[in-house]
Amino acid sequence: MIEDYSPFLPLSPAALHILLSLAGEDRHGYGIMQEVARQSEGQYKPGPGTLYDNLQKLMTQSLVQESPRPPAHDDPRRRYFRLTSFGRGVLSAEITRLETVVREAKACLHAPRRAT
Amino acid sequence: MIEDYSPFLPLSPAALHILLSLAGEDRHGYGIMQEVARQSEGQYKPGPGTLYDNLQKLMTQSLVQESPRPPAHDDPRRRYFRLTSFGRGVLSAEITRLETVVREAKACLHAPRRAT
DNA sequence: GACACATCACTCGGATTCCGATATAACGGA
DNA sequence: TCCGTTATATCGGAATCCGAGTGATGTGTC
Repeated sequence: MIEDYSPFLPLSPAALHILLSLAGEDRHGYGIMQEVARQSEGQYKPGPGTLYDNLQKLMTQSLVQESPRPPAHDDPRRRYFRLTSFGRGVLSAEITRLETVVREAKACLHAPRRAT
Repeated sequence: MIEDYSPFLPLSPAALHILLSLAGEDRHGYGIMQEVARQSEGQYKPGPGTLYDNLQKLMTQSLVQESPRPPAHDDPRRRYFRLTSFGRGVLSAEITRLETVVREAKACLHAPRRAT
């Protein structure tokens, strides 16, 4: 059965990177910031404002939920977040959409050339 | 020589689609809206507010400039916009960045699986 | 011990961006 | 004549972005 993810698309760059950072494993806020920086090779570093605004929105949309218990270790300060399966679907749909955009762009950027 | 496009990245979905719609040929405002809808297969339709806010910003950043004269035909109402070569560079950099994101995402979405 | 720096959480408020409703007007066809 | 499409553009409220700042603990280093 096919869900309709279109009301959630397109994802803002911030939301996309946050969801993506949670796709591999559950993370806490600070860990998300580090993972986003790592995945983008330091090109994109959202500040705490962007992070928590987005986490809050993503949680009310049920794309992300707070993980009940931390994994192995236990720094008591940490709060862990998890991508829901619905969130995974939205992320997947956005990636498919972006693939189309990239394909389209490569066609436009390579093929035609008029005046500069 | 290599320009540094990073201060302009990441592009918002609106800015990305507008630049992409201009990559193939010069277009007027209404035409941009149609082309964005076409390229996204109707998934994304920015309203006029988003369009003109973005065009204004893109012009002050010199990613886009107003085209002096329309192409062949001549509905006198139309204002044409053109992607600058700098804008083309930014778009190209963003597409490269998105390819990395897509690749990363496919790895994360396929490979690991823990709890659902 | 003192000091700096990384980790970790989160708020706040100003700036920016989004975006539909709305206004205006010319054109074409039924 | 009337309506839908083409076409440009503004307005203002809502949403979003985002760094500065606050506070606390841990981890070095001199």
